[in-house]
Formats: sequence, structure tokens, C-alpha cells
Amino acid sequence: MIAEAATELFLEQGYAATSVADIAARAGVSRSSFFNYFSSKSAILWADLDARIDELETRLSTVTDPSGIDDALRAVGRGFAPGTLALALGNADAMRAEEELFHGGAVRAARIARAVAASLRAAGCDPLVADVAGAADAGAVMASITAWTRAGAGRVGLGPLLTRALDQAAHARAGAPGAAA
Amino acid sequence: MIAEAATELFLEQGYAATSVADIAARAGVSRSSFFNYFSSKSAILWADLDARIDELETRLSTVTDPSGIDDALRAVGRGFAPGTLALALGNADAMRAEEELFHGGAVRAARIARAVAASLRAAGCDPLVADVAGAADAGAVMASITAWTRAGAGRVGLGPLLTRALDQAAHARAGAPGAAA
DNA sequence: GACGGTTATTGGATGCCGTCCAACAATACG
DNA sequence: CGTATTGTTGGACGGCATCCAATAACCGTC
Repeated sequence: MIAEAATELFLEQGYAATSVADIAARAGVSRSSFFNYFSSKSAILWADLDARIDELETRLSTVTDPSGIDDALRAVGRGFAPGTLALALGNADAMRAEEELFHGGAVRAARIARAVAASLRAAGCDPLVADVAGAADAGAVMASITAWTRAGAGRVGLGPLLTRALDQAAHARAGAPGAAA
Repeated sequence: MIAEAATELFLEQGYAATSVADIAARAGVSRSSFFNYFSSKSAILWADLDARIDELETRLSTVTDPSGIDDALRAVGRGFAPGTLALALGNADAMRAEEELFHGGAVRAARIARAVAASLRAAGCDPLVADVAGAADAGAVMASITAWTRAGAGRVGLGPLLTRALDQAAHARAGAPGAAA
């Protein structure tokens, strides 16, 4: 309910012009309660993806082989339903939320990149190469999500996009010891 | 002077525990003046790199061939002096600034990735591939900067690290139309 | 050396975010 | 029915970033 109220207001007034107090009022709860359900205003947009990245982090912490990394990354997109984030990406201009989406997306990409790089490093990969490969993988995940939502999430599957992007990113691991192609 | 006062306080009290008012007081200026020189507290750390990314963006907006992109990326690190950012990266634990460095680094990486991807797209590259390659290049730049500073900036050159990282990232462009290897 | 215009600096007020806590309602349970 | 756990609320707080009007410093000109 809070998320619904928020997206309504974002569409009406724009993201930046909508305060947490506005959202709470529209949702019929107090400002305090808002922060019981979302840790911040931007969390409304990113909560779903954040949960999946949490899972990715735990999964990658116990996985070392490259194919396991790819599986874990693909799992991020498996069953990813068009939610608040997709709505925001699709209506970024109406919400005037480009800045927030850019910032938030940057942080999420960095989280993915860090997790992948740590996993590769644990597998004996050169640290610098691990960082580059992690960034490429993270870019692949984020790029396919934005492409998916901007193309009208649901009309096309996220899976194929993700596969193509991750295959491309896998080239960045070329010649990496501990991360054979 | 403001930056010096800030780094002192960051080392003494930590990044989060240091308020803009503290910095202004130590530097002997008013809080208003602080914001005349830095757009935010975190800008103290990132101002130098931001200026270079600004240059990168303008440079890439007039460049389409892949080798030009590589040159522009290498120029980001050319003559990059150990400044506030290097000091923060080197003393991240003492400053308790890991979070800020992570966030700030994520945003800067995303800026670089966006610029590179736009350039590749303009050269006819597939959008998804462009995003992946841009993320890889951005990861290469950021990874080499952090590796450089953590290894004690100055004792080793940034150039070689950057070259190695960008070479690795170049693999992510493999088979990309409009961006031949 | 006085003066007018430009630029730098300052204080203050404002809105909002995110955190904390103590009080209170509501619900489940023995 | 009493109690314990959980959920909700209001309020206060410190901090960030923005704005603006007032003031101070500077600089070339006369």
C-alpha cells in the first residue's frame, strides 16, 4: 500500500518533489510507520532488487566455480516480476526520477560487481581481473533489467536478455586464471 | 584548505561523525562558504576524479572509434596525482569511510560506464553490448585507481595498472559490431 | 587616496531526510 | 481475563543541502 501510494505521487508530482510525509499521508500511515517498512525513500524503488542481490551475495559466498557464478547471476533475474522498479524505469521521465534511478542503479551494480569479484578472487583470480569481470557481469545484469523494463516488462522475457548480456560479459574473464572460460 | 581540514577531521573522528559545520569551523570559514567550494561533503573526496570524468564525457562525445575511447579512458589516469581521494582510499578504515567510498565509487563508475556506452552506441554498437562493455571499462578504471592508491599511490605508476585493466576490459567488446577489437 | 562595481563571504531561515525513543494501541496467547 | 508480544504513533533531534539578503573584501579607475 505504501509503495502504491508512493508510485502514484511520483507520477503526479515527480520523485524529488514527493516527500516521505506526502507518501505516508496518502497511504494513511504515519511517517514513523513508513520507515518501519522502507529504510529510505529510494528503497521503495529498489527493495525488490535489493532482496535479490542479498540472495546473490549469500549464494556467491559459497560458490567458487565460474559456472556457479553464472547460475547465481541468472537467478537474479529468474521470476523477477515487473514491480515498482520496472514502473519507475518505464516512466522515468514522468517521474523525473532519472537522477535517482541513475544513483540507485549505480549502487546496485556496484554491489553485484563486488560480490562477483570477491567470488572470483576466492577462486584464485587476479584481483584486478576479478574487479573488471565483476563490473562487466554487474553491468550485464543491470543493462538487461533496464532494457527489459523499458521495452515494456512482461512483453518480452528477461531471461533471454540476461543470457545474452552475461555471455558478452563472460568475455571479460578471458585468460583469467581460476576462472576458465 | 577546506579539503585539508576535512581530511584531518576524517582521520580524527571518522567520515560520518564529521559534520560540514565541523569542517568549516576547522578551516576557519563559514558553512555557507564551504558550499561555495564543494557541492557536498562527499565532493571533498571525489572532486578531482569528477573533474576528470567531466573531461572524459566531453572527449567521448566527439569520439566514435574504439581506439579513441581507449585513449580517452587512459587520459583519465594520466597525471592523476595522489590527492584527497587517494588519502581516503588508503586510510579508509581509519576514516570509517568504506560506505561513502563504496557509494561514491559506484556513482563515478556508473558515470564512466554511461559515457563509454553512449559512445559505443553512437558507433553503431548493439545497446546491450555497449552497456556491458561500458561497465567493464568503468570497472577497469575504478579498479586500477583503488589498486593504485591502496598500494601506496606514488610508489607504483597508475599507467601500467590502467593499461592492464583496460586490456582485460576490452575483451568485453568481443564480436561487437561497430567496435572491432 | 577616494570611489563604484564586482566578487567573495556570511548569517540565518527553510525543508527534508533518517534516527531514536517513549508512549500507546492492538493483537495473540495462556 | 490478564499478559506479553508486536505494531503504530507523535515528537524531538541532528544533519545535509538550498536559498537569499546583507555585508565585507577586493580591484581598477580616476
